[in-house]
Amino acid sequence: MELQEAKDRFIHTWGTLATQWGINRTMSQIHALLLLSPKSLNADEIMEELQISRGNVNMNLRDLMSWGLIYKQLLPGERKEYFHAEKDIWKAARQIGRERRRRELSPILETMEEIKKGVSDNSPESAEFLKVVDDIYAVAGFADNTLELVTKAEESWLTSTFMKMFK
Amino acid sequence: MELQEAKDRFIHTWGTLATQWGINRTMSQIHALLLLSPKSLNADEIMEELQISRGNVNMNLRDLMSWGLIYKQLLPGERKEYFHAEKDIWKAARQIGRERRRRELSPILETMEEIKKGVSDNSPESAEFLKVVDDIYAVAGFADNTLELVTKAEESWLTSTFMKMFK
DNA sequence: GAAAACTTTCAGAATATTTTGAAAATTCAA
DNA sequence: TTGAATTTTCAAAATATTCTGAAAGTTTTC
Repeated sequence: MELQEAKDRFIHTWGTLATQWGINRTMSQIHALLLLSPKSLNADEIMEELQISRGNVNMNLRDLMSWGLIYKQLLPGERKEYFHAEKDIWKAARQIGRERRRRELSPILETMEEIKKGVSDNSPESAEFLKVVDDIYAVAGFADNTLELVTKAEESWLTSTFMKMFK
Repeated sequence: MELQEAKDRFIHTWGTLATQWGINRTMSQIHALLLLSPKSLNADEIMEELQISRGNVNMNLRDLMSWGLIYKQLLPGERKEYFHAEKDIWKAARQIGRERRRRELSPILETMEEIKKGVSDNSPESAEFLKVVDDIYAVAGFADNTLELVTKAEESWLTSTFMKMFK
């Protein structure tokens, strides 16, 4: 297999996998492209490489920055903005964990708390309902704590101490 | 707040949150409805409650069964099929973890392995590319192991031993 | 084995999301 | 300033996903 072919396959596959867990295909492909690119790329280069429109590139670059997965770079003597990915994959993974906590788990925890507050009577039916809400709260909290633990850990710690737990 | 109102809010919110992490809204709402329902429900009751079509109900019930989150039940003397949710939320959460490993992490691991195999030459460019692929493989493997650990654990163990790690 | 009761399928409709591309806004050099 | 270079926005188009409802399929009863 040609190296370029393998890279293209990687970029393509990455985009496909992403859609499966609710992430925009183009965003993943841009991320993959930047992950593999030794040098920073500008919007035109990304447009050309992935054959997508300027607006699409712009929007997804901003999205990727909001996830903390890529950085904007201003090259001396260049007007255009250049972008490069966080190359430390462990760091990137921790960043994704952090964002998913914030975007997915926090809303669950908040909503469950609000719903709990709203149910004031103490009928058996209410108790039963509150049990479900409480349980979901506990599970979400557990997931949140686990992710926090993992995302705050250093890679070195993860690959040594924590990994031993899986033997 | 009326109890029914709280339940409706729960079902509605659950559906909205789900879309945020790539899960069908109706599927989540059916799941929420069954979670809160003390008795098993049949397709007609779900249609009525959530105001959705028969086809939609049927498809999402099957989907929920494939996730192992609900069960089909045949009530004596009844022709219709009834459905009820796994009420042990910890068990349900472990089930989701198991499925996500299978559906999301396994494909990443497989793809990265295949891509690695495909790159045979040992130029510096290939080495650089393989580094990225290897790193992603390692991170996905770590996530897979962590999820395996957590999904195989018993609730009692989770809430006691493992939880202490977060103090 | 025929009819009734129920479930499943699936083509087309409805809805939601993503993408485009051109216009508007911004930035920067002269 | 001006205007060329660049980025951002956003309405409309393209695409993808979800939902409907009626027809086809299946199961059960008589």
